[in-house]
Parts: sequence; structure tokens; C-alpha cells
Amino acid sequence: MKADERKKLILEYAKRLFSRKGYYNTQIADIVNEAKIARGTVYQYFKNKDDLFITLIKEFYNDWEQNISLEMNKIDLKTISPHDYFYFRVKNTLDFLSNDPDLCNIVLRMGIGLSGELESSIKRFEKKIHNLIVSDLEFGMRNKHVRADLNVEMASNLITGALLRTALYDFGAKKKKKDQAEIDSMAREIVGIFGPAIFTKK
Amino acid sequence: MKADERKKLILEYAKRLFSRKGYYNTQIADIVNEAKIARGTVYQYFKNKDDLFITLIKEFYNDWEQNISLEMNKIDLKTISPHDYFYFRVKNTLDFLSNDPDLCNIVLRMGIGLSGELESSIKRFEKKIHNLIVSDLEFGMRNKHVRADLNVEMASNLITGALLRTALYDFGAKKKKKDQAEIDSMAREIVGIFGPAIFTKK
Amino acid sequence: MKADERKKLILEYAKRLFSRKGYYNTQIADIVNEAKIARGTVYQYFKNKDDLFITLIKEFYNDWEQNISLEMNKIDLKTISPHDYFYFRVKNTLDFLSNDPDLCNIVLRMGIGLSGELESSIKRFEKKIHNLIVSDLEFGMRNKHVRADLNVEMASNLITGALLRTALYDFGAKKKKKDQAEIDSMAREIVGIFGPAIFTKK
Amino acid sequence: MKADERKKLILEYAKRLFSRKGYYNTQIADIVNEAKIARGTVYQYFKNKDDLFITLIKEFYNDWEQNISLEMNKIDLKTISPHDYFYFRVKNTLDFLSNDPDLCNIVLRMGIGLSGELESSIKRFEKKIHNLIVSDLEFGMRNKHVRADLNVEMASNLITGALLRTALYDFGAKKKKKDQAEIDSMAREIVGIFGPAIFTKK
DNA sequence: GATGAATGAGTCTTCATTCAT
DNA sequence: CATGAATGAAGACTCATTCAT
Repeated sequence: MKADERKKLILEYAKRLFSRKGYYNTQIADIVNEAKIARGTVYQYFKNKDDLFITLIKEFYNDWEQNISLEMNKIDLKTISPHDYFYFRVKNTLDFLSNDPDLCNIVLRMGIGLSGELESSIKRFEKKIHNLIVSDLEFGMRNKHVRADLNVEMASNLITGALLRTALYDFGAKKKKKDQAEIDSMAREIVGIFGPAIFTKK
Repeated sequence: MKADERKKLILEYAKRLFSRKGYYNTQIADIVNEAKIARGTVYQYFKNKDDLFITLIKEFYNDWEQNISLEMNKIDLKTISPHDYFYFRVKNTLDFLSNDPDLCNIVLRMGIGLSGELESSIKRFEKKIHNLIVSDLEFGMRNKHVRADLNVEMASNLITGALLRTALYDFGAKKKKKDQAEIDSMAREIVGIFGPAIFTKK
Repeated sequence: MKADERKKLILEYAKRLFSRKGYYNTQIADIVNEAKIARGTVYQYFKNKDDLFITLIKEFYNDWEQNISLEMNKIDLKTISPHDYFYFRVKNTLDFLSNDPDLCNIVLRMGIGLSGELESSIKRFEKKIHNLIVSDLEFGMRNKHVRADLNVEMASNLITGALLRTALYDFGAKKKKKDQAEIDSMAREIVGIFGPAIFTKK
Repeated sequence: MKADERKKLILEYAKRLFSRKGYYNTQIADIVNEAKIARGTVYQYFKNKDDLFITLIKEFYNDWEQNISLEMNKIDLKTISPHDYFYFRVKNTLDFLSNDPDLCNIVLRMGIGLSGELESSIKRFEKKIHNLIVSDLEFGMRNKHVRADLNVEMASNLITGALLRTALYDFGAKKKKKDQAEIDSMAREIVGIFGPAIFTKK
């Protein structure tokens, strides 16, 4: 097997195990047993267990950043309505997260209990979402689409928390993959809940 | 020192360490060093490390349940307005969580990565909040205060996520304790955000 | 067993094994088997294998330094003849080294092949001997007892090499402990060999 | 590349690494990285790591034996003075050792810490020098050039130790290669130191 | 009850060696 | 012959738990 495939394979098994059992309860032995490879093979591709975990998270993060850029090209910021924009953003996030329940589990639930770099590699996600929402809200405010008296920081926190929990609850824990229609309706509900409080009356 | 005090002391130090470093990165050695007691003493009061952790969480959970009962006695469900009731509930939750940043950290962030009973001991919290909100919403619906077309399950998830994240963000991570006025205004903001989407128009 | 005794015990067994098999061929398992203690016990007293080794060497070095000071108090530098002084120094060194064949083996033979701190902890010995001889020779030169044309650096190297090899050959490798008379005659031979070339003719 | 050249290449890199880092701290990985060859290639030419090391030492040993024979043909044992003969021998040894600082390092410093055959492959050198000196001294004794009361075994040990240490000190550790004049003067000093004690007065 | 020395099962990690391509 | 991915035995180290004092 080529080096690249083997590395991907290991990441795949590691992801599943980390997601189900957590970082500290997943042993290298578990991973190599599941993947049916030798113990040492893991260390040919990853410096150590930490490195394996962080690689996993970083790849997911990069995928996500790329996904955001791609999606943003699909809309015209000049003409889209605030409501549609909000919906679009929420839907994209849910779409992306719904694709990988294991990583969802890892990223959304493993907070404390990881030391040092491990923890911070995970926190980037939440910060990213939070910051995106903050900047979106500030942009909307400048254009008078978002209410001027909104506490941006807090609203963003609330939306982040709501979004992540929904994602975890609906994508991470459960097995069955949601279809487009379901995600669509989820996004609609979320917009329906936060919209009235955020947007200026037309 | 009396047995009871000593047990409390151990829990105190354990809580702080678990909160800052997580379950797996906190060693019994750390706890006894900080508490300046002997290694074996911990095992006089707790069956094992798991027991110590679970005791911690259970105490917090019981405190919380008790707190809810107490608070519920302070209001008259017959006369209170839906809006005030929502505010009251949100405020109580924030009040309670703000009192113990360490436990906030533990309960709100340690998700995956704990095995078996440890994990479920923590998940009770989230379920509890979620269920409270669900029952509140359903109650409001029966009384026509809450919009009939609301997706209760999802709304509850959103509110739970928003609430927990705000609590973690404002109580868990930061050092300075919030005062009543601050918590009050937080509760108001939350109600302000979720209210418009939840309640029927008067 | 008291902590101090246990630590000493471990050092004792480690010394014997390091001496016979070398650093890399001595496993912690060997040490604990010989000492009939548990694997973890070693780590209660020493940070790691390196630490165990370095502690061993440092103790030996300190013993030696102390021994030198003590011995130097026994003679009167003002009245002793150069020849007797040389003999005295050589004899002291041999005396000291002959007391601990295992450490002799370790210190005199393990040169390269140890990394970093391990290696330098050993090299201190040779440097110490070399420097002592250099300063002795320079002292003798100032008093016209040592020939003015002597290449001090080189002579010191030769004497160091000769001394260490003899010590290793006679103390390190063989089992039977030398008695005082034997060491005495060794010292006399060494002085007899180097004396004629070093001292000024009387 | 021809098989022979490749084998030489591997030995070359191995020598440098063994010399600088020792046997146990030199990995096959280091060697193949430096030599820019594949991991498996080493095993095409050497049975295993031990074999690689021992081959290295044996080659050096054979070179040395050959060198001794060659040099011995250059003098006339019948006419040469004892003093000149001693000088000649010392100089040859220093000459030879000064040519390969890496092997000097390996042979002169790696004593203990190598197991079994590795260690004995190295010890042959010291024994060889020691035996040469012993037989030279005995030869001189028979011819009344060497003092009859000399302790041959001990004198030989002293000279061996002195010689090897000087070689290590001057050739092994330092970078700059000594020129002939320097080695010449070293040899003269050594003879000057040991000569007076060894030879009979003329 | 309190102590802290001792235990040893459990893990990660290394690295010489093999072997299919 | 050369390659380098794969192997797995071996070894260092951790840490919750026990128990004699």
C-alpha cells in the first residue's frame, strides 16, 4: 500500500476510535488492531499519539476553511437578503458538520481533559465559528440589517452554542445520516428562532 | 481534622484540579500534593479515582436539583407572565452555574473522553436542562403562551446550547466572578433573543 | 525499609550491573530482578534511567573529591620531598580506585556511547585527574623540583593514561581485591617509571 | 555504483556516526539517511548492525597489523639502538592512529557498554599494543638494553595507557589533523619520559 | 485514621530486521 | 541489486491502588 493511503487509513480508524472512546481511552493498540496493521506502522506516519490526533483535527479544520471559501463564492453579498444570508451560513455549517459524525463528536465534545496543544487544536473550531458570526453580525449592523442595539458578543455566543449543540445532538450522537431536506429544515428553524431577535424590522 | 471536613477538603482540591487539567491529566499524586495529605488518605474516603470524580459531580447535581425546587417555590405559576417566567428560569440557571466556575468547567466541557459511568454522570446535567426546557415549553404551549408551531425539541436544544456556552464562556473560563447585575443583564439578553421567536404575540 | 536505605540498595545493584554489562545492556528489569523489588520502585527514587546512572557517578565523584581533601591534610607540603609527594599522590589515587572495582569499570571504560549528560558526567573524572597532575607539576616547577623543560600538558596526559589503565587493569577487571602492600608496590613502580623523567637531578 | 564501493561507502558513514555518537546511539536509520541509500541496502552487505560494526573494527585491525609488518621491514633490528627502536615504535603507533580520528575515537573510548563480540573486537587493540610492548621489553631485557629489574607487565600497561590516552586526546577529540613534525615531537616526548626509567645506563 | 513506601499492570515508543515490489 | 513500507519484540516509564506501620 502507498504511504499516502496507509496514512489515510490510520487516520480513519483513529478518528472512529477517538470519537467513540475519547483520546485517553483509545490506545494505539486499539487502532492497530482495528486497522489490522503492526504497532510500529503508526509511528512511521505519526510522531506519536498526540501528532496523530492533531493531524486529524488540523485536516478537518483545513477542510472546513476551504469549504467556507468555496461556499462564499456561490452567493452575491450585494444582493442577498439578510435573512437568506443567515440561512445560507447556518445551512453551510450544518451541512459540513453533518458529513462527519465522528469528527463532530471529537470537535464538539472533547473540551477539557486534553492537555496543551491537543486542547487548543480543538478550541480553534469554536473560536472560528464565533468569530465568523461576530463579523457577520457587525457587517449586518453597518448595513442596518441587524439591530443596532444587539450585544454582538453575547448573541454570537448564544448562536454558536445553539449551533454546535444541535450539530452534536443531531449529527454526532446518532447514527443515521441526515438528508438534505432535514438539514434544510433544521437551518430554517434556527433562522426562525434567532431571526426575529436579530434583524431590523422591514 | 474531622472525617467530614477532610473529605470535603479532598473534594475541593480534586475539583480545582479536574477543572483545570481534566480527569486524565489530574493524578492522585497532584491532589494529595496540593491538599498536603498522604497518598493513602484519599482511599480512606473514596473507593477510587472514579468514585472521587463521581461524588463530586453528584453533589453538584443534587445541589442543583435542590436549588431548582427552592427557586420554584418563590413564584406563582398561575400569575407570572410567560416572559417573566422565561427570564426567571434563565436567571436561576445562570445564577447557579456562576457560583462554581470549576464545576462549570467540568460539567460543561468534559464530554467525550471519559469512559462509562464518568461520562454519563456528566451528561445528566445537559439532559436535565434540556428536559426542563422541553417541559417548560410544552407547558407554555398548553397555555397558548408559546407558539403552537414551535419545534420544541429543537428549540430546547438551541436554548440549552446557547445557555451552556454562555455559562462556560462567562463563568468557567474567566476568573472574576460576575455580580448580580451582570447576570441579570445576561439573562435579559438571552430572553430578548429567544423570546420573540417563542412566545405568541400578545 | 527506609527511603534512604532503599535508594542506596538500588544504587548498589545498578552499579554492579552497569559495571558488568554497560549502560545500554542493563535494563531496569535487570536491576529490579536482582534487587528483588518492583519495577516502579526504581522510579520512586530516580527520575529515570539516566538519573540513576548520573546519581551513581556524582556520588563517586563527590566521594573522591572529599577523599582528596582529607588526604591532603595528612601531609606537610612545606617539608615533604618531591619524590615522596608524587608517591603519595599516586598511592592515594590507586587506594581510592581500588576500593570500588565496579565504579572503576564504569568510570574508566565507558567513554563514548553514552549520550549527552551521561558522557560528560563520566568525563569529569579524567579531567579532574589530569588537572590535578598539571597543577602538581606546575607547582613543582616553580620550586625547581620538576624539570623546567617538561611539557606539562603532555606529561600529565601520559601519567593520566598510565594511571587509569593500571587502575582499570588491576582493579576493574579482576575480582580479587588488592591489599595495601600490593597497592603500595604498584605506586612505587609508577613513581619509579615517571620519576626519573620528571624530577630535576639532585 | 559497484558493490564494493557501496560497501565501503556504508562503512565510511557508519564509522563517522559510531565515532561521534557511539554504537547504541547510532541507528541504522541515521546511517542510511546520511549515506542517502535505502534502509534495506545495508542488509545486502552486512548481516546485521553488529556485523557492520565488527567489520569496521576488523578492517582497522588488519590495516594496523599490516602497517606494523611493513614498518618493521624498514629497520635493521641488529644495528638500531634501543632508544631509537623505542622511538620508532612509538612514532609508528602515533602515525597510524593519527590517520583516522574516527576509528581512534571508537577503539580508544568504547570500552564497556558493548556486549559480547562487539566488546572483544575492540579489546584486541589494547591487547595487541600491550603484547607488542611486552615482547619488545623482554627482547630488550635479553639484550641487556632494558633494566633487568623492570616489572614488564606493569611498565607495559603504563606505556599502553599513556600512549592510548595521548592518541585519543590529540587525534580523536580534536578536528585538525596533526602534521608529521608534530607527531614526531610527540613521539620524542614520550620516549623522553619513559626512556630514563626503562633503559640501562650506557 | 493517617502515612508513604511498594507494587505491577498497562502504555507508549523505538528500532533492528524482513520482504514484496 | 535497490527500495522503503511493514513488522513486532523489547524496553522505559506512569500511576492508581494496596498495605504494613
